[in-house]
Amino acid sequence: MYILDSNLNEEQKRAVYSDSRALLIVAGAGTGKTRVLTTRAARLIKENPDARYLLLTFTKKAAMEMTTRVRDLIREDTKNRLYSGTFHSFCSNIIRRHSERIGLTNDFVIIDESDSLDLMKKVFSRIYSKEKLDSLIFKPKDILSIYSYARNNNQDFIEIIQRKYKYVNFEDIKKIVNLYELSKRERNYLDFDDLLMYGLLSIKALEKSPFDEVLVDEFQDTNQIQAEMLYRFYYLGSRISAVGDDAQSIYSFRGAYYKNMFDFIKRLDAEKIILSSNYRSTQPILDIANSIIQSSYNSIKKELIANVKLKDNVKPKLVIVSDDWEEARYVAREMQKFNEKGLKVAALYRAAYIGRNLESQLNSMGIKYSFYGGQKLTESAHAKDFMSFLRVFVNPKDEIALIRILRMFPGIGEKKAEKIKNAVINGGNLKIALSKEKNLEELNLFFEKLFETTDWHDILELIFNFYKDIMIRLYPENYEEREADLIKFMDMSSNYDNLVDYLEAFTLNPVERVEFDNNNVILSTIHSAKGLEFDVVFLLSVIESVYPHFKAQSTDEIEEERRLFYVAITRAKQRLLFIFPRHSKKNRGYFAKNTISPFLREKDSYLDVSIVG
DNA sequence: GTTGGCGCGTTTTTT
DNA sequence: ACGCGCCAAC
Repeated sequence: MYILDSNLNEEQKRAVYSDSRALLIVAGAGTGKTRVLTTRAARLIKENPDARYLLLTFTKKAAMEMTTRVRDLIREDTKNRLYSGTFHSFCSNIIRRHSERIGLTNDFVIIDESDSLDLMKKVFSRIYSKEKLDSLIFKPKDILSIYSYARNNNQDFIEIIQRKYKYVNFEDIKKIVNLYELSKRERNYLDFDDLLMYGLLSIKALEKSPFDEVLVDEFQDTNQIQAEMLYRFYYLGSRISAVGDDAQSIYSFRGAYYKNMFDFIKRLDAEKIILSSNYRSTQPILDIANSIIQSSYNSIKKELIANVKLKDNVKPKLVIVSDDWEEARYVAREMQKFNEKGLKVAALYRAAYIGRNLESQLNSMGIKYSFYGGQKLTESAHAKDFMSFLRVFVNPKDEIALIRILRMFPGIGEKKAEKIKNAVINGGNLKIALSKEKNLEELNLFFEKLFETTDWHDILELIFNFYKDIMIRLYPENYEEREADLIKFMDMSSNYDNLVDYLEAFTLNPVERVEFDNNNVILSTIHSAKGLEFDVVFLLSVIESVYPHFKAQSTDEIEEERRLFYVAITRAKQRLLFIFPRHSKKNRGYFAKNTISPFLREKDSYLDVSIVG
């Protein structure tokens, strides 16, 4: 037995050294799941230097962090022994390698969610007349999200549609998805779901697993296609070890299926190890967390027990304030006090707009803070504009990108762009189609120059210079900041060997927007705070209609809200403060009376209540 | 018939 | 910060 980490407790050691072919590590919040997974990977590599391992995560950041930790443990490079990456990037890789076997070419372009939506809107306008479009009860976004859910979970799309919309024309809806599929195929696009589906197909085409073991992080967030990939690897000879916490499953609205944790045990007769020794929070914080998740109707039973012993072992506080502005003032003041003591303090909330009052309060007090979550830099309008030029260079028939470019020019709107695009797609060439438009002469000349250029770094340079002037016209208020972003993108190009890899990275490894002004005062949605921890946590607006959110209606949806509430609570290490504003200001200027979140009802014994203002 | 300006609302969003 | 709907202007 290699002593890679002598500080592991008994349950963690069992998880690190188990040799089961299928292993499920149920890791409650703060129980050291990353440590267990990385130590396990390190131990495997050490014991069998010739073996190869695959570590799958949901974010690039997690993959990189774990690789670093494994490398630090074994004090060697992990190259050729541990492949770690996101499900999507792993899929993209295996598809490019096996593309011809599954009927694809390896030069596909990965489109993100907003591209998918653009494409779906095009499909809608091709199928319905303008009047019909306005009267539809389902929107492109609705169809796309249901379709995506169905594909990711092996369910019949039409059946779900029928359940949700009783009186719609199902033939039309079949036509919509068929045309959506066809459009992708014709333009050589793969959307995020295609990556997973074709990834699974590629795995199915293997005769033997290239990996001795597949390790999986955040297993509760996998969908059924991702789980199927793991089962395939198992049947091809891999061991599988998965870490997850069903109580922290908060992404089912995007297709995550936490019941994979139960299925995994049943299907593979997996060994189950529960980690419940918590190294993050004080017992009073865990007590309320346990009591809230206990009422959950189906979860793997585990009671978190604190290992943290502080002299200052205070109960969570429920602070009652008069309204949401008072909430912002109170929290800003208190955050400042804790921050001055050197503590890391966060305000968490259900939806971005709830943090807005606090943000302006902190600004007016001159307190620096960092903002987690929100839109990625690579998803911003100017980033997508920039990328569109590259995409048209790679594939002149890339219609989403082409239309985006055309619409940057005055006098070119939806219809005209569509017309020009059709001329290009239907056999005609780009140059001829563009030469018919007076406002596009400049663009035509630019493309001519672009297509004569071979070095892709020169191409980036050309695009940058051409788009700069357009940007000044499109975004006169803040084009300087946007230009700085583009320079950042240009600099990133040195990390990639070719244009296709560079383009893929834009979609699969989006760049965060945030600059960290102060790592000790943090504003974040609960979703974006998952996996993080803070000395002090303020949970804003613990009112009914937010916890659970009023749009969550079914039992399953409300259970997910409960888990979200649980995730928020278990971020706190020392202090936890729930803020309840008795009134909230509504848009039209009146104050609405609030009731406290049902999740906090009858929890008085766990709380200290105080009234401020 | 189209384009483009303006005001409004906003659940969360790993890829 | 952005998409959407509405409406005036071309």
